[in-house]
Amino acid sequence: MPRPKTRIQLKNSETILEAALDVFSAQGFRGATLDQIAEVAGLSKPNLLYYFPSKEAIHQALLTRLLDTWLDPLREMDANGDPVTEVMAYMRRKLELSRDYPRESRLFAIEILQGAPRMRAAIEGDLTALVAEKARVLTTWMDQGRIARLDPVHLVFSIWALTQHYADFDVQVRAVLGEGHDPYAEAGQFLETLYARLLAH
Amino acid sequence: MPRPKTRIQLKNSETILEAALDVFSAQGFRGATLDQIAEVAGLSKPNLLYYFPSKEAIHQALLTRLLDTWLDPLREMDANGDPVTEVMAYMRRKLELSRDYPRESRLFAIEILQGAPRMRAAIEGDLTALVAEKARVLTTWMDQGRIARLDPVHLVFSIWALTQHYADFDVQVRAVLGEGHDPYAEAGQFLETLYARLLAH
DNA sequence: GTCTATACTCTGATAGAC
DNA sequence: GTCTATCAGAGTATAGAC
Repeated sequence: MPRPKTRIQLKNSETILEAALDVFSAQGFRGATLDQIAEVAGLSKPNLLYYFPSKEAIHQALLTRLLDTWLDPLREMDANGDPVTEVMAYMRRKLELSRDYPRESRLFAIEILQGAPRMRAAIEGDLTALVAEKARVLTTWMDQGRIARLDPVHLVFSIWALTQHYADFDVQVRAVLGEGHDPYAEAGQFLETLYARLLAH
Repeated sequence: MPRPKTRIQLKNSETILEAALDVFSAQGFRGATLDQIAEVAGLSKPNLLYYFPSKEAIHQALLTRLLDTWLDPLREMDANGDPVTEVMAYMRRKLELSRDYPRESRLFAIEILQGAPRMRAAIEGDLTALVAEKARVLTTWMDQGRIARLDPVHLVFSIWALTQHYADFDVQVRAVLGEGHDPYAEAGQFLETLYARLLAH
């Protein structure tokens, strides 16, 4: 497989990854087939395997770029900003990620659900380190009495759980809400209230 | 396939479903193989198919019994009880379900994540109806000024999201917390505080 | 009721022409 | 670089002996 160099190679690699995201996020790794990905991508199956050495490699490429996107909103939480504003803004960014990148959210969720067989290292490394760093920031804010005292790590978990729910359980959310609802708009309202009450004291 | 009648048939059916829960919840439907299930169950592959007509049927049997278990904690929320106590108790029961039945939680999550291909009807029927009923109860409590006014459906979503997170993202939770933590005990504490603040006014 | 052997399909990957 | 054809292995399901 050639490292993407020319414009055409880059473009085809992108097309494949885009199609693969579609299929993997909907069916999981085992459920997805190269035939499906090839069809969505509008390429032949052997042509897929000209750009990537294996199905495994396509999946891996998706996961690698995923984690960074996923952690960016937390990275941006600024120790020098106003505590409540910063936590709220983080929640907002994470909710927008769910709204704008639901396929990525589901790909991530499926991976973790199945025990993170292809992401263990990243979870135990980068992700854990970042949460530890931000937990220290939150603890400082709590020590200064600027937000209510809470377990900082579980506070982060709560933001993950509440925002990702709307992407990962989309089918259920829409079924329960019925017609004429904008799940993410309503979630934004609800979570704003929730964290306002939780962080105040 | 015989409808389970004798004691042996019932016992073997149970053994198969137990093994299937193990494998399906860890690998998803496509990822699971009859070989794996047979091995966990300690039976031969054709013997599995003597008790159930197909892999599909085993999976279906699991899902059917699952939804009831899953909705029971919400069913028990009593319109005549004390509002804050009832919501708290519901959250507790749901968290205990995550702690005691993580495989069921993951089986459910995988199904919904993939668009609920084998559960759509139940989601749109029983589940939606139950949530609608309990949302009315919550709204009444809010009208009476006994809990803070919030979107009742999103309040239910929040309980689902926050409790299921600990089962579904178990690997991530444990990686981030590190050694020497009891995720569910800490979650219980955290969620108690969260809902106390959210529901009060 | 349970097993061994096997039929048949699907799917990931390769060969080789163009 | 892309395609057609095809192989090899995995996996669901069945046949039939015991």
